[in-house]
Amino acid sequence: MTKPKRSATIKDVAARARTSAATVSYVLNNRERYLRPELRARVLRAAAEIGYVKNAAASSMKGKRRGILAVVVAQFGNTFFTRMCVDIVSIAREAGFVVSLCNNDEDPGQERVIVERLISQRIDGCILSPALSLGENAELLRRHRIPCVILERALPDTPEAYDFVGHDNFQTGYLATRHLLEAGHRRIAFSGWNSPIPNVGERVGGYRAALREFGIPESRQFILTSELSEAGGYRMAGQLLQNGVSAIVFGHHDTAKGSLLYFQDRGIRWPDDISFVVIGTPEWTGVLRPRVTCVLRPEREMAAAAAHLLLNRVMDVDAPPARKLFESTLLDGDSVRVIAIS
Amino acid sequence: MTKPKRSATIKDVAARARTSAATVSYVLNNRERYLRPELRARVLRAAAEIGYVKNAAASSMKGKRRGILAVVVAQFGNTFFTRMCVDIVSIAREAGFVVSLCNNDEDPGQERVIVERLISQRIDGCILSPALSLGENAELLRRHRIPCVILERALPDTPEAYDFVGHDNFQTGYLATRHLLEAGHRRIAFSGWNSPIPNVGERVGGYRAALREFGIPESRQFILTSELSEAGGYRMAGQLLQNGVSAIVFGHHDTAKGSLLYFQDRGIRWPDDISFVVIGTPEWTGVLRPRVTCVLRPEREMAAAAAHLLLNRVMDVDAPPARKLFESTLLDGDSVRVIAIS
DNA sequence: TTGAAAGCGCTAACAG
DNA sequence: CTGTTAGCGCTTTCAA
Repeated sequence: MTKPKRSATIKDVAARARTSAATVSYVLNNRERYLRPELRARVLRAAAEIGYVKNAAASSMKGKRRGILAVVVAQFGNTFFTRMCVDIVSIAREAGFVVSLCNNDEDPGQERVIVERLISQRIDGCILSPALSLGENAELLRRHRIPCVILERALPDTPEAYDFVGHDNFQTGYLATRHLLEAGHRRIAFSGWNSPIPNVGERVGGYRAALREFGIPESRQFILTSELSEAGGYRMAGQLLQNGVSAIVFGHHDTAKGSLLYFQDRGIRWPDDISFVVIGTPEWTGVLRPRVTCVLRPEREMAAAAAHLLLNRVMDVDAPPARKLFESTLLDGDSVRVIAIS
Repeated sequence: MTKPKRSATIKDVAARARTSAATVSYVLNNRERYLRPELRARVLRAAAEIGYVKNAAASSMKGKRRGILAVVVAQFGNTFFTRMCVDIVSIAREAGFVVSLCNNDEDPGQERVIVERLISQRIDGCILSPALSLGENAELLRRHRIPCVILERALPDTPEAYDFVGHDNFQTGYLATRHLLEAGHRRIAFSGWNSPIPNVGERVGGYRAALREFGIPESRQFILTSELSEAGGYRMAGQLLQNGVSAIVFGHHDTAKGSLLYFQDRGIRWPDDISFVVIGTPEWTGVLRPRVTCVLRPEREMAAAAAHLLLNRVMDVDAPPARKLFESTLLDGDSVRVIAIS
């Protein structure tokens, strides 16, 4: 086979099959039109022989879909997002789309650049976890009539205008805390990310509600946050132990990691010396013994919901904006000591 | 601002600036052509006012670049690949490209579908880790003149035709084994993935070479492989201990994870009861104490090399196919006991 | 100093 | 039954 200087076009196929471009288009797209079977076969053969592959860009200029979706996440390396991306990509593939994955790195400026580039590509739809939960880039997509599903980070303004898929952060915090309370703990801390996004605050809200339910007064000393880093977790662990807590809700797995390192370095054993529940299920929770008790956020469901919601929008299914909130579940482990209750 | 039914085009801008589409194109692309500053400003203003964003698809039809690259990896969830993807995406972004990330899931059939879709999108270039190291999909890309860099998985046939970026698996296996030998170990096992790709075999080759160098006869009982799973690692750990090894080279982190669970479940402590080196640096190695000794594969360098190689090709830099092999480095930990040597 | 027009590859209305 | 043609949005040559 000789190498062509440029990719084969519909005209090349037409020439080879001794017919017209229109006919080739009809055949290749299986559109309703009666054609002599012989002609149809000839076209198919010609296309195969020269290795014709349709140019999706040209096709899109006639109002067809581009066949490209995008997912913009805030922390690409975070397993929570990575796993959702894997699922979304796979669902999109089934539906015939390729997915452009982008990382805004929690930076609205970068996100702006990314979104403009996506608009320039005239992608068919976008799943977006807005950096800092800001809405202007989503607005940009909407102005260009690109369907957009907000994932995980709710927008503060005009939330009702967008499809939204997330998990119930309040319930997540509540679930973790309640588990510790039911095990008999009373001096329970919350430690997490001092994030500008509302998610963390909602988890703390759940934590507070659980305490209240059990009639435990909350203490300012028991709620600690830091930047999102192992070092921050390490620091907070020391502080909390000093403050005399018996159990901790780790609001974010990145800081939790640092805290567990602190425990191990100081010979503090779980669940004997300290009890805890980790919100999130990063890979490392699976390699520790005793087993870590975690709260599993509904990653698979969220990914599936976001993908299907977007695909429906892209396929012109008309529906009012949906808001899907999923609940977290507790993955029992051995990092919580059950205290005998008198 | 009223919502337009369709995205603004160059003509809309022209109309608003009371000039022609050609002029708008010249202005917006900063092409060499003298224009009255006043006109230029008018065009810019008009474009901004109606929120014009160039349609890259249309632009590409005039022979311009599409602005899309693709990365096809074999195991999207594997941190080794995930981290490289993050870096590649970020380098590509700097250069003005969006990146379509795809997951072939070790399945050449899926890969075929993906590659055809990418060709259909007329992407500008592709970084490919071929499933099972098969070459036909790379060949497909080449037939469509899409620049292609092979990453991590070397192709058995026609390897010299492609740019290739990888790490030296032989050296990686050698490095790990030598570290154990130098610590005084003599009963050293290799345990890993029973993979169809050559990478694993090369690591075993390095293992063997190191043993030979130290005059240690190799034992068949000391080389174990299994499917890529925690359960496989768990099984192999038991078997190796039974075979009386004092140290293990873990050829793949996924099976290593299972083995470490086995150790913990049985109260086998490292480095006292067993020594090991893990090839790879998944997240979980950072949370274990005593610290795990790992071999760091040159992920960042590989990602950067692959990205830049591809960008050069895309930018029409003409060069003979390059083959870049990077070396791994040892990250010292505390999972290797130093045996006093008489 | 600027505009008109051709044409990239494809689809679909329309005309045989 | 099948082919001709217009036109999607853009770039660039050519003409004015």
